[in-house]
Amino acid sequence: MHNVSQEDYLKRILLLEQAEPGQSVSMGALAGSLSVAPASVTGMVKTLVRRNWVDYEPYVGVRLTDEGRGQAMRVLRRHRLIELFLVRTLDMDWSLVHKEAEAIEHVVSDDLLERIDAFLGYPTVDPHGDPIPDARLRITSNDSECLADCEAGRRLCVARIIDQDSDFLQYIEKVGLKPGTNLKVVSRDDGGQVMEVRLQRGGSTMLAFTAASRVLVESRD
Amino acid sequence: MHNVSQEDYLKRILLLEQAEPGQSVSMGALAGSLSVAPASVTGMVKTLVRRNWVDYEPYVGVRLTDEGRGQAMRVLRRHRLIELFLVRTLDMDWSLVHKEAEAIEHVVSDDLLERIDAFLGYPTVDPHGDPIPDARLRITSNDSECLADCEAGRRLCVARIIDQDSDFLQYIEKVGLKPGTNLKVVSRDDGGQVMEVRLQRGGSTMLAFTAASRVLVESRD
DNA sequence: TCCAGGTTTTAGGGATAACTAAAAATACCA
DNA sequence: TGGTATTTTTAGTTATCCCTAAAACCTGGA
Repeated sequence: MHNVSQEDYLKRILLLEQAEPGQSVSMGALAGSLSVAPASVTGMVKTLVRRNWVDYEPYVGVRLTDEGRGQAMRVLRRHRLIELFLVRTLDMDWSLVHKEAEAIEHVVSDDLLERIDAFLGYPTVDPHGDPIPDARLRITSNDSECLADCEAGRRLCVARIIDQDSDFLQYIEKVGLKPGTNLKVVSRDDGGQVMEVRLQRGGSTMLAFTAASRVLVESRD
Repeated sequence: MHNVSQEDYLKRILLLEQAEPGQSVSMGALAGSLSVAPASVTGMVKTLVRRNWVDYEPYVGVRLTDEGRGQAMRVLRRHRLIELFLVRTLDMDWSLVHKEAEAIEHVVSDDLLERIDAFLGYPTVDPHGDPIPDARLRITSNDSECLADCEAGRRLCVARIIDQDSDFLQYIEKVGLKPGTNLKVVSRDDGGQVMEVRLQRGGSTMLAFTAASRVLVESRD
């Protein structure tokens, strides 16, 4: 990405806030996440402050204002509807639509987005399992938990993959952990991120699964 | 439009060249067509010259180089495929997709465009009847003529509407002159632009039709 | 032929977003 | 508490693409 728009900054701040609730977002995190120099972030944040979209405390970080959060949610909505639209119409791999949506999300008109929303039947989650804000920017709450926190023996259903990284998504695809997949935790390594699960679908496959903290699941009984 | 990209300039030069074959495109025509000040055009044209995309003679005008024409055709291809894609998938009115495509055409990846092309079955004309360059930028030639030039009594098939103007397209839609519509010339006013045609579809409707020069047709017997 | 009017170019700025390098502030550790 | 290391900000440029105003250039009529 070479030129990052104000919308990109807002969306990224929202995602980073969600990843670390209650914390303000540091300039460094933003810069790294957007592949931009820290100095560029300082400059852009000043613009966002002028627009009343973020509160900013020098040397500490930024937080979205209500207005800024609204803007960010709008971008997120566009992003996720476009992803789903591409998956549905062109049968594209859900690990590949992210970059396309990232570009298109900034140029679709409200009218077009409305039509896409209607075409898709007003969905509440996108292909990654991430929630899609509705036209009034409300999110259908889901009470999922982190796969890393689930005890051995539990039966679960994959609800959501918290990651936009293409490599990770392709890995997820390969091992068959799409949203909707049923699975059972066979054992887990409490040390942290390595976990062994058995998939229920198509016979019992064993697999070691790293980065379980990036997968959200729902109880299945 | 507030910021016009180099791609927009190239595409517009191509369209203006096609409208007036053999002529070079004047700065004024470009400026008017892109809703930009003449001084802005002079500046941008210098950039395009540096990139070897146009030949430019001061106080005369610009012409696309072969390389520039290739670039412009690529943009045109993207534009028309996207228009058709929106019409097909979202059942959008073909008089309304132009503006959307205008924005999206600059951000779709080659991969996505390939998929859209395949999804549409490698079409050769867009919803307006305009030819779509194929992946190698070739156009399927069609030997259509201008409705304004056709004598009374001829049976014709609408091949193409040469116009991006939303009002005109909606008028065309209203009187039922989509590409593919069969019609017969009942009489014509040689004075110029007013012409009376009868549509074959659904009984014989009479209508006075202005701006016949903006409609291309093919012989029907 | 010459001048008036239209067209095009030059000159000088403005907005957005990025960068590097250096200075300032903060955090951490001994 | 002092000093180093990290983070953040400031300052100064760059690159795109826009504008207005004024100068330069062409063209056509008297």
